[in-house]
Amino acid sequence: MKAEYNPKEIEKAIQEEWLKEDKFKATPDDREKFYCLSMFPYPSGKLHMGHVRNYTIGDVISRYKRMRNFNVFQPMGWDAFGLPAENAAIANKVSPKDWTNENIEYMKKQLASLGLSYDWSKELRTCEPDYYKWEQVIFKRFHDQGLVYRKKSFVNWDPVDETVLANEQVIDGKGWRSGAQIEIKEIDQWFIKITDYADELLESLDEVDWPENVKVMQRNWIGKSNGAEIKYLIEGSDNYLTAFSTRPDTIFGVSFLAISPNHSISLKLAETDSSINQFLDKCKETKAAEADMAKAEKLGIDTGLSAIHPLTGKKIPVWIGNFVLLDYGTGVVMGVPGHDQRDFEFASKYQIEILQVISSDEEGLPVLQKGSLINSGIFNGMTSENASEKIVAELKDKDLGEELVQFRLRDWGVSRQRYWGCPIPVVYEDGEPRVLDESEMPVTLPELPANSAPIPLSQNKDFINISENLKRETDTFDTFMDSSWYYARFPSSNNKDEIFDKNSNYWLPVDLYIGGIEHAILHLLYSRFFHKALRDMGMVEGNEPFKKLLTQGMVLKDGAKMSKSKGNTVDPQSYIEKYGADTVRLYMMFTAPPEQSLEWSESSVEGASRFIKKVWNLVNERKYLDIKEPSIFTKEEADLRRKSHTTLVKITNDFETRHSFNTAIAAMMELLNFIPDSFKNEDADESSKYCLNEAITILLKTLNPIAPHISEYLWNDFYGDFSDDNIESSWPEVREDLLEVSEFDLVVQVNGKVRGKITIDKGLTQEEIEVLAKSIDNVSANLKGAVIKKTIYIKEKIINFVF
RNA sequence: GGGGAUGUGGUGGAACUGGUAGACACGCUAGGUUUAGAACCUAGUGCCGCAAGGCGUGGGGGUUCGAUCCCCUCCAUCCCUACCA
Repeated sequence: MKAEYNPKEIEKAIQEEWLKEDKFKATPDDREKFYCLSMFPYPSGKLHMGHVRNYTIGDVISRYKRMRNFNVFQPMGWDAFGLPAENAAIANKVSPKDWTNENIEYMKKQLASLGLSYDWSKELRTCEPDYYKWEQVIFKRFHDQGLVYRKKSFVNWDPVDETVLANEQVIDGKGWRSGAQIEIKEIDQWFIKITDYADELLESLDEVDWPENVKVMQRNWIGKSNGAEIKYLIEGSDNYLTAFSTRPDTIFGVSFLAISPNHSISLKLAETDSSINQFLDKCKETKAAEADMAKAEKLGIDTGLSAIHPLTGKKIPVWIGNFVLLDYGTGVVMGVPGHDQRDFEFASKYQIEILQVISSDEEGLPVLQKGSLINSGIFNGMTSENASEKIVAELKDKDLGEELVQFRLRDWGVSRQRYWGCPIPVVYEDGEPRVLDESEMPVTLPELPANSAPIPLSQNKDFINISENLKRETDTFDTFMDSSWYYARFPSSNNKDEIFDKNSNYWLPVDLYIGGIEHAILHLLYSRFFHKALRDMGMVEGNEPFKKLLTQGMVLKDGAKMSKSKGNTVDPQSYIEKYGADTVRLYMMFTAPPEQSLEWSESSVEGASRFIKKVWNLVNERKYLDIKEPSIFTKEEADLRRKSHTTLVKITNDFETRHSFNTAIAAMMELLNFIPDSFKNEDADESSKYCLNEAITILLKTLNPIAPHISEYLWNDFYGDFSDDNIESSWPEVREDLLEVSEFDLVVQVNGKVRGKITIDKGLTQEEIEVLAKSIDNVSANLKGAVIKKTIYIKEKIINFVF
């Protein structure tokens, strides 16, 4: 009588065993190391499908690498500071700390129930002083390196709630809670000079094994562009407006300058000019997010000022444009409407002159391609490239411009006006900021009274006032700071005296980093910057933190991202309880390749469950038979052996190089379906049983990384006391001698259309093959009376007769 | 607006380097088993067509003996856009 598959029981028993034996605790040894890291979660309450997918991928690869005899370190922790805790605290009257820690405890249980092989001894939480103390230390050291400065910068200000809002808290220009029209307000904030590393962040992308699309996104984000800085004298003054342009060849086409609404000139004019003042007020209503700025209607106002064209001496009007960013470049744009789409639209709207200075075969403006110059004085007839060089030289002669390399990347503003974050370790002595010494750290976040909503630090008198003239900084760090160095802290997370000890040195860099594609730019760029800055201070080794990157796609339902606001979430926990972790893991890996988005499908879970049960029924209570490899096999037996080993080759390739687990699982299913029923009988031949055992061995071992509970349970049951072979530590060996075949199937085409198939012996020549192919009825019928012009033969694949 | 992806049967997906489109599953249909259902097993299943055959990888065009794959163009959906994480 077969026992029924009971995932709950099996999984619990196996997980307890792992725990008892401390199976996944990693320590340095002689083997090759493999640091496998999945992006740690924000403890939002419970795991969602995106987490399950992310962590299953990481675990499958970790377990596979262990079977290949790597020393694997796979830690887990919590990105525990952040906005949702404050929102929850306000909504539910619990402290962000209690809310966060309760969420962590629950989610940790969920992770355990998925059978993820983490080294929990190195767990970290970014909201603990043990962790963020070191973040403050890093900030101090960055400061001492000249990487930290203070600057005025813009925030979304809710005038009713009197708070700074995150971009996502501004909906249609209004505060989400108060409904008030938000304002762009300028306040003092802390910045880190990531731009000092712009060039290296760009260059060393070549060193990492990352998906090309992520590298492209980062390159475009950093946005290195070669161009020129061009100075325009403001008429009637000694002041210049300096604009950056990547197209100095179009300088004769400049017909206006546009300055940012926040430019000092704009602000000055607004003091006396009421219409400009009104215009600036209107500009403040556009949310600070780039996407919103870009979508907003392009508006401008003429300042009445004129600038002098550096080469023609012509007067050019100066406008204020709501599309000009002060933070990017100089806050001044030179408008070339004949050769730039946006400038063209702006000039058309406000009836500004549009000049053509690059010739084009096609009618109409703007002309966006480079070409040869017209209407450009002595530069007429030159190519864009040539003219750019000459024009910049001319400007340089006149001291009105020079070549310049410009980056799109801006410095990183790390100040947040929030409670639930790492306090910025700064005090103000009579208003003058001083970054604290390491001996004064950590600056701990003050506790809140129980059941209290978070009080902003700026209102917490006990925290702020150290003495009469000594006040604390009340901003906390951007949570991207917390997640920019956790990968390096993990191996040393228990060390209270050192930020990174020899363990970090041993395990770094991360060999494989796995996380959502949505982090392709910001998080990964900030982490790369941290690593380089830490390296320059001698704190870590190597240029890059993450050697290889795997970006997993999102989990969708009905074509949309699962989210609370859309109400289309699926709770993983109920599926773990109903089907078991192995089925959920198998489903996640089977349904789509890791990089693609995964469409959640209820019924496909059933399919995964069915396969697991089939494996159970095949192996359960089958006792290992100590059979020596026989010397003679029937054809059926030999076919199964070949299938077992070709499957193993495919799966190994899918795991190792393609991370294509869905096709690996499909191959396992094929192997299972291939086993003849007669081999499973008690009275089958010994040689058949031998082949069956071989297939089962390959099946259970290759399944182990994906469905570790059932495969380990069955393995122990299957082998019983007969073998010391431990399923977790050995990947099966391929028998190359079994892979060879003597025949192949050839597709026969006539004029590119399939007209027949034929099995060909490998020893035949092409001439012999052609004769055989032509002898197929349907082929000869299609070739009747035709003169063959060309025969294309692709070895062991296809033959095509063309007439 | 800019940057990056994706688009293949009723559904999820496969086709790895330009060489049999639809592997493997889900669903559906028929049959078996069962008191019935569930589960399980067997067979079938891209579309049109009685068939021969034709059509078919978002739309249109191109390169090629041959295109899901390469090029051009258009459309749709998703991600990021510096304060969600």
